[in-house]
Amino acid sequence: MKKHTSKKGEAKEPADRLFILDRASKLFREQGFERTTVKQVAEACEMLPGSLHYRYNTKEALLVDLMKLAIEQISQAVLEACASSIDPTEQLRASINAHLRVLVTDSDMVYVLLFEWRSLKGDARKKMLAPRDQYEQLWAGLISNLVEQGVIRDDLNEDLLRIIGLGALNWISTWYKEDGTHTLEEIGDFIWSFLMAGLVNSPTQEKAPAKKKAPAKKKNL
Amino acid sequence: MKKHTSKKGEAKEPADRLFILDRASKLFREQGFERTTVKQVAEACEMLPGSLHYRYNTKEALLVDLMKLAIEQISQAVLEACASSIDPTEQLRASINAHLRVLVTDSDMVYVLLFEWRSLKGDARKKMLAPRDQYEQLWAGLISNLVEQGVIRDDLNEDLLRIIGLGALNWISTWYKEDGTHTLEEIGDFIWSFLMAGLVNSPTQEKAPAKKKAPAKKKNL
DNA sequence: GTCTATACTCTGATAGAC
DNA sequence: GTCTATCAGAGTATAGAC
Repeated sequence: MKKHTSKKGEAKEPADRLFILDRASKLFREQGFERTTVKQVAEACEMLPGSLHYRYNTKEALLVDLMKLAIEQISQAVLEACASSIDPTEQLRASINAHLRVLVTDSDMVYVLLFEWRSLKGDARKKMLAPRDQYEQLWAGLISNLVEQGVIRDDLNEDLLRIIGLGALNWISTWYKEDGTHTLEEIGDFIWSFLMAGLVNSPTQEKAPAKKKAPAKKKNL
Repeated sequence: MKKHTSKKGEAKEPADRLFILDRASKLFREQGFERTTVKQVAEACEMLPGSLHYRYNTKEALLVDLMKLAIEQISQAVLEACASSIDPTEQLRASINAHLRVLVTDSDMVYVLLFEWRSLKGDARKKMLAPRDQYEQLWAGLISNLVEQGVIRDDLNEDLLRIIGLGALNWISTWYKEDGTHTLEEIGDFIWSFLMAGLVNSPTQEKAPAKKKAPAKKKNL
């Protein structure tokens, strides 16, 4: 029953798009993309399957459009976080919290983006690779800055650091509950301070002083 | 056509169980549980849907049995890793690599266990909580040891450390490819040495010396 | 743009012969 | 234990009136 909200004919981006993608992503997050039926999506949008089909010819087209918007959302959130300070250390802290907040709390779309990648077939998936890499580049630049400014050790593989770090953030969305013992920002700051201060209890440590050192063959890890 | 391999009537744990769960988990990993049909599973097991139904009355029963075995597998792998040394630092290193290896390389079941949790309905899920917590306890003990022995700072929240750390490991299974630039053990050692040596570039650092310190209200993170 | 009605396929599960 | 045969329901997508 939702009326089309375009005015004066300039219906380039109907407000319905956001509405539909929002309701759909909520279902996809709760039930998974495969288990959710187009009928359910239509119902959640207060329309009938036939009407939804007018906007999206296939179920997958809906998912693709959803993911496109999701990447825009999370990219914007991190960009804003970076813009909040000129100190790269603080930029990192703000970005960690922004990524977490968008993924866990603010946007079901971003959650779906990360967890329903498998449901994208070959063609649709390829089209999402570029935007995805673009987002990764935001983080690559952030880390690169920290290395250049001497905050982070320069003998660490920055790609591994980025990928593994983002993975740690992503997984949090699988267990975090709003009513838990920690706020989301506490968790983000935990990770950040953990990164900044390290884990071990030796204030005068060297680089890798553990008693039984791992096989020393690797050099650029 | 796979013959039943029980001998002398003691068919408590037919070898077919492993065979079926193995083939099924491979499909579930590649396509997801929901997208995979019982027909496909039967085919992969070289039998017909009717025969598979003799072993598992429902599709979900198959998933539950699969997950039970998966928890046993990953628990055993970490237990063995812990048994490989009496040094808790080395135990940590071995456990990280064991978790990674089982999840990424050795067992599709473990992957399914971690990524198809959503497909478990209320009742089946509850039954899996106890074994899952049991596995978490292995890691809790490991970390607890490291704190007691003074290796890890004692002002860190051990639960958060464990959950976030395991999450970082889990996510690796979403992107790691065998033919990548790093072996799995290199990645595991990267994480371990990262944990042991810290990230920042200040050899004489204090606990949390970053310029712009995060809001200092939290105390037990 | 939204509705009604439906085509066509696939799915999980069952029944019963062998 | 495995097979053949099949059911009842659900799924996506379509056609065409309004």
